Amino acid sequence: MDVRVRYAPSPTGLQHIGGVRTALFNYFFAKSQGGKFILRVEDTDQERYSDESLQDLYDTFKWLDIHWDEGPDVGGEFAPYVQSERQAIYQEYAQKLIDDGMAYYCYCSSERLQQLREQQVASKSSTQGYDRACRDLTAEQRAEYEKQGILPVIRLKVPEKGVTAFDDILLGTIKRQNSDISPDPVIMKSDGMPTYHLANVIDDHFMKITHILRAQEWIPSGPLHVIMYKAFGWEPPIYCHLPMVMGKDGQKLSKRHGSTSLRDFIKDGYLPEAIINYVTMVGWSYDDSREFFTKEDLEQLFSIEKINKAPGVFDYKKLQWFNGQYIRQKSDSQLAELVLPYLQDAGFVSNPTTDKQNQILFQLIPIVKERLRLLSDIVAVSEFLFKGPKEYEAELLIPKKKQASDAAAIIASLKSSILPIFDMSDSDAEAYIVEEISNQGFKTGDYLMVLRVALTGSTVSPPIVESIKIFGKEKSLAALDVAENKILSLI
RNA sequence: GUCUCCUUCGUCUAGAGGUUAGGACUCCGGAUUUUCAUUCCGGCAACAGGGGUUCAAUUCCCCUAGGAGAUGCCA
Repeated sequence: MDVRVRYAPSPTGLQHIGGVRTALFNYFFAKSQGGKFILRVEDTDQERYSDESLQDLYDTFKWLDIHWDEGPDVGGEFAPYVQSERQAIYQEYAQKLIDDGMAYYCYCSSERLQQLREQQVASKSSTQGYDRACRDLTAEQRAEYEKQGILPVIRLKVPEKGVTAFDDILLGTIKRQNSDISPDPVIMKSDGMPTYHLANVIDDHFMKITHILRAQEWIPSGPLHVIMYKAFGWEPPIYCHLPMVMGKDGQKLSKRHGSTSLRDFIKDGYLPEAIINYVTMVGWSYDDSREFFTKEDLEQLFSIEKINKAPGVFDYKKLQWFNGQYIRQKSDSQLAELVLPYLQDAGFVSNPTTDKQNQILFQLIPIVKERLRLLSDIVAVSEFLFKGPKEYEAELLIPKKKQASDAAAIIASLKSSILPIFDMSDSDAEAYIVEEISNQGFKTGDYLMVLRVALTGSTVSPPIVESIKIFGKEKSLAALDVAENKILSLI
């Protein structure tokens, strides 16, 4: 069988990480089977549609470097791939359902429906949903409503008796009493647009989709779709309902758990490699040990059988760990390029950069590379180089178990002994300073910590000898003067 | 309320009748290191509960409990 799968997002918001994962599972499944991956834009909700969302969809997958074989932008045999451009088909098939007695017009107002729902909830009614008031309207009644100018919706006539079942590769057979299926859902809205249920069945059929991989939240509408396939006399595709992605508290992953839109992850400084790798590991595994996979690996190795059934909690910590791993795999020049926008946003360097700034960047990358988990971490670790030491208390200069006078002595020594290192290589500079320290009888740790605090205003920094050279002679001496004044005020 | 799905360390997971229940993240130690980070070693930590089936259940079946999802003119 030639596998054909689709990702069918609705452009009503920014691409959610959960949606991205669904897309990835579809994509990897298609690739691993030598099949086709199709993008279909489900823009049937006129109210919530936005151009920005549509653009975000394209931006997201471009950033991930994931491409579809057929879609609105690349075309394909079954175009158009945008549902709003396929209205005629939906109209035709909705009409067919009506002609066959499988669907009917409904004139109920949304006010009445809402009231009905509220009552059902309040009374804890055992049946919840539409009361099928219009299911058996006579021609006269319909004519009366039409005369009032009410625009009807079309509802599917769900059988009241019997059972509907479908097979899921992962979950096995899923059975449901017809009486438990959502009573007569709307398949065509009063604005002439289809709802998801109708549109996806028709499109999946005509686009020859073979497998549907979608989130488990869709399970309840499975039987509904099967009823429609039967009504049309079509063969349903193979279903595979994917486990959902949850937040730490076990609820559906949402904004309050952290970033959820891919756009936010990008802004936070995640790499596409890390996102792709981590996100597919939530709900899928290869074996008992391997967990690093490139996109290309996954295109080969992905398999539906290894998908987990249980929902997975999205662990931001582990994602960060993956990200750090991938950052360390970058070459210095790649990383410089990746990190540059964050430096520019922080106002540390100009856009475009000057030669001098490039020079600093070039020296900076190797000493911060293994200190980054997110690209955006670059701002915190390099701030002192661009902005100077941050405000600090004089006490911070005093080494552990030492006096202010000890710190003063170190600073005095520092002011002269650092002078020669600006013309040396990093390793020479380090050797020189270490020897200076022992010659003068100081403790290396104490000595360098005083230097660190004076230069950065913090006890944490990248290697300080390398840092001081990037910082420059002028600024270093100025910082030492400031430190000296601070410490003298304590004596 | 009803229906459906799910249930191995805190988290992601391996396991598919017989294992000291394995790995990873997190956390805690230790080593390396001028701090932090990296790296390397080590440690804590799990089969939801109860019944069956079986010589033998984490693994198969049933029940209970817990969790989630659906119940829209949203997808």
